[in-house]
Amino acid sequence: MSIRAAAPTRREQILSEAARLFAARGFHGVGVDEIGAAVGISGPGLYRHFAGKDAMLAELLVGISERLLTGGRHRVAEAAGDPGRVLSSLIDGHVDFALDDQALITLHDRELDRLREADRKLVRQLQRQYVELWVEVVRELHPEVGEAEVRVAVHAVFGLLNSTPHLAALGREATESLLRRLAHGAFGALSA
Amino acid sequence: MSIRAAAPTRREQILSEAARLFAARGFHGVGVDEIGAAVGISGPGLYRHFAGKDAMLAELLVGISERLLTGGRHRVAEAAGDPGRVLSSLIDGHVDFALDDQALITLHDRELDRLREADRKLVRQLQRQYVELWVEVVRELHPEVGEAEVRVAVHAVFGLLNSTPHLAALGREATESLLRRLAHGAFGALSA
DNA sequence: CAGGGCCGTTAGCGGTCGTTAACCTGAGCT
DNA sequence: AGCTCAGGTTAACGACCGCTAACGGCCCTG
Repeated sequence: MSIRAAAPTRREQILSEAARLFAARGFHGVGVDEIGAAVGISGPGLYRHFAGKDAMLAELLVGISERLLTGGRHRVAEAAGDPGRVLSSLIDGHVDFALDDQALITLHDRELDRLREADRKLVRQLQRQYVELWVEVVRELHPEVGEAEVRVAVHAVFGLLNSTPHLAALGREATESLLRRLAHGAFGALSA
Repeated sequence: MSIRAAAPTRREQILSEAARLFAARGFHGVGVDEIGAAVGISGPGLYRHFAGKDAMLAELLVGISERLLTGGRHRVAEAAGDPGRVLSSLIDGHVDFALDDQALITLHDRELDRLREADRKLVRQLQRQYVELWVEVVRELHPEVGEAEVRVAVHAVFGLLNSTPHLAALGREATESLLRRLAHGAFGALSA
């Protein structure tokens, strides 16, 4: 067996290219032929791997939401009992994610409404649980701030961290460090 | 002549409804029939007012960008010489805008690529000038921070302020005040 | 009251898009 | 060697969509 990561399966190739294209031109703006061409097959060939175009988007969005939530839970458990460290870890994780998977971040809040009812509900539920991780730890750090306010602040910081797609070049590490500082600064202003 | 604001023209009605629909379902996801129906006429009737669907989006995006830039310049001139007050004023203005025109804010960074080359260039140029207003004043307040870093921070704070569309209810004034504090907090972390 | 814009209407055209159908091919197993 | 099946191919269908054509009513003006 190889030491290197396994070669991506055809399914994974398709998902990766679809994410890129959806992020660039919007779900409705990309045709199946184009997605097929991006992985070297023709449009209808995709139907050997996915039930339809919708299914690709659904799998992408559910996948992101699950990865975010799982990662978040891991970090919360790891630093449990130290809210400051938990928040830092959540921020670090989200920054990494935003910088590694810009296309997915873009899709995540842009194309949710294109999903079938059932998938949309699932994604929203996962998102809600992820937000809840943040809200809980921020509330521990700022007990005097109301829950609704904290929830808004968390969403706002997501907006800040997810701004990644429109960033000028600055080098990976510098950008990471800057985004972390900005996020901490925003939360710090909660109890000023 | 009436004291009340003039009734919106048909053109303005169309633009307003188109903005709402584009924001909700994406440019490609909305048909002209639907836009027409939203103002009480049928699809092709729109062509008495606009050259095409693209023209509506173009007018919306150029309009937003111009209003942001004009408002920003006004505020810069008004408080010239006091960078702290200028930044606060820019933040206030942007918060008001984001809360008043959520649909436009959404379109502004989501559907830019659907424009014809010429319009897209114009919008980008206006956006760049607006960003520059912010970058200049933030640099005055944090002279030790590099320009690239400041530019990233400004974009990130835009992301924070523009997160408005996914906000839980909290009352207009409370939301305004919170967003302002968060933005100031983020910028404050620039030279920590 | 005649005439001409303004602002609608409906019908329909041309193109695109997601999806299905029918067929093909090469690798692997028996 | 022959069967199976995963994973492609091209052709074509049906729906939809942006837009134009052709037409009509209403209001304002001379």
